[in-house]
Amino acid sequence: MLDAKHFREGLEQTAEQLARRGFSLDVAALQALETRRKDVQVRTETLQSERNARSKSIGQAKSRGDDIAPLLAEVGSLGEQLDAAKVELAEIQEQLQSIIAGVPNLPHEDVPQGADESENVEISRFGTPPIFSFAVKDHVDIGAGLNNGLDFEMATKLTGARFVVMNGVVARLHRALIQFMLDLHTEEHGYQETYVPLIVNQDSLFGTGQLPKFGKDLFHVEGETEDKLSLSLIPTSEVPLTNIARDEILDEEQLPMKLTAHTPCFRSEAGSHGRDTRGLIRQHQFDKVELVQLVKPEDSMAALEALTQHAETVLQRLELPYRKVLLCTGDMGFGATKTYDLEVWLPAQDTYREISSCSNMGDFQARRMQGRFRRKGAKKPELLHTLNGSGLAVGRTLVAILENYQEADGSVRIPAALQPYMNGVERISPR
RNA sequence: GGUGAGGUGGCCGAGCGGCUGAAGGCGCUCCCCUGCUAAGGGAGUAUAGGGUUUAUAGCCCUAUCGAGGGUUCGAAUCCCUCCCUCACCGCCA
Repeated sequence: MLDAKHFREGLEQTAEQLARRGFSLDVAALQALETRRKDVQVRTETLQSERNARSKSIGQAKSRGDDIAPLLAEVGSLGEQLDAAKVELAEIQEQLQSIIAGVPNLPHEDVPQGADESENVEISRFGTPPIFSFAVKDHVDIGAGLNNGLDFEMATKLTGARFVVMNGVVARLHRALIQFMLDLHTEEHGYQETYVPLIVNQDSLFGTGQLPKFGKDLFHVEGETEDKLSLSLIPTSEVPLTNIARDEILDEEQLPMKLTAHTPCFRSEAGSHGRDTRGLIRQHQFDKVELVQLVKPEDSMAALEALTQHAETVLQRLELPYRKVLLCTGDMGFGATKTYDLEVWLPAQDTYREISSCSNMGDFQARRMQGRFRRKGAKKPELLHTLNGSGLAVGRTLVAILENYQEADGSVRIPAALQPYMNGVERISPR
């Protein structure tokens, strides 16, 4: 959520900046609403003030033993006027709020202008795509060949499309990846390991920006209290991790707060685009190791570089070829002010595919969730800056390993960094 | 799931329907006094929104005593619903 100032003063500039990312702000409607808001709010508060004063004098008269009947008569229609004004104000503010809550973050000045992913800017590459002397298989076939290591049919029976059952050594490899990532981030990058709920409430989802606009991407849980406190499965652990700061005022010394968690993630819309219908790339349920940082505003841009590097380190240690891309304005997420994507090489697709997305959200989420901190000696708390990134998406990492390390006989080599997590095994093979 | 108690400012803790944004204490900040790291005295110490303004300074107004409704001229105080916490019992990984 943007600072309300952006909608009061400098509305035109705000609209221009938003236009950079393809969002058109209805300036005229906002201006009209804002004018009414000011008018009605002043009127409401004046009436309120008036009534407070009258009520007070009634109280005083009563305690003196005076007759309060004339004073009561004087109050007359004040109450009704006030009620009407309050209703009107509430309506206006609701309208304003619903517009403002749906406005995305302003892109950082570093972010290149562009309409869609074709205009993202490649920053760097690591490693070189392997050359194979045989016809490469995709991860679905490789996984199936590893003693039915990936079983999509079974998952379809159990649940439906876009889920998977992993068996044996492939399930083990999946688990090893998680352990490896968590150890790296906690032991070398200074993150605190965190275990969080996989079901969150609507306040949390509003805080990180999934609501009100993207509710259809979520799986909602039917709770015992169906109306007020509905709950949803997390689409990413960014939601619970970042909302740890919601309605808190942290001490300056607690910052930066760096958290990591492994969780499954659940996404409802993941299947409806007709893309990546085969394999693990786009599932309703997938595991992810998430990195979240809560920092002081002046530190957030440097923190984005560091956090992205932390995610890159995973790929480097696994010796997977990847490239780093700076997203253009048109391809960024709702709350992001600047985002790097890491794309890993997938031989079977002969292309780089997203495996991590690292974003600086600025104060956008912090304002929504009132996540703040207080500087030493300062009186006023300030909004935090929040960042998050995948470190990494586990399913896609598994895909990358199966495909990049495949051998002609259907076996798969295990990268050295991962071997300690695989009981020293150097390769996995069909039995 | 059952029974009982309770949710007030950074913390503890008062609060007859009006003079309580909220006593008192602790903590914290500043000042004074004091010959020894102690004690004492004084002042200050919530957040959000709005108006005015060159101003994140002042000043004025409004809101907030778990949340939301209601009664009333007026609610921290009365009524209803919900959420949460604690204790004991039951159940359970």
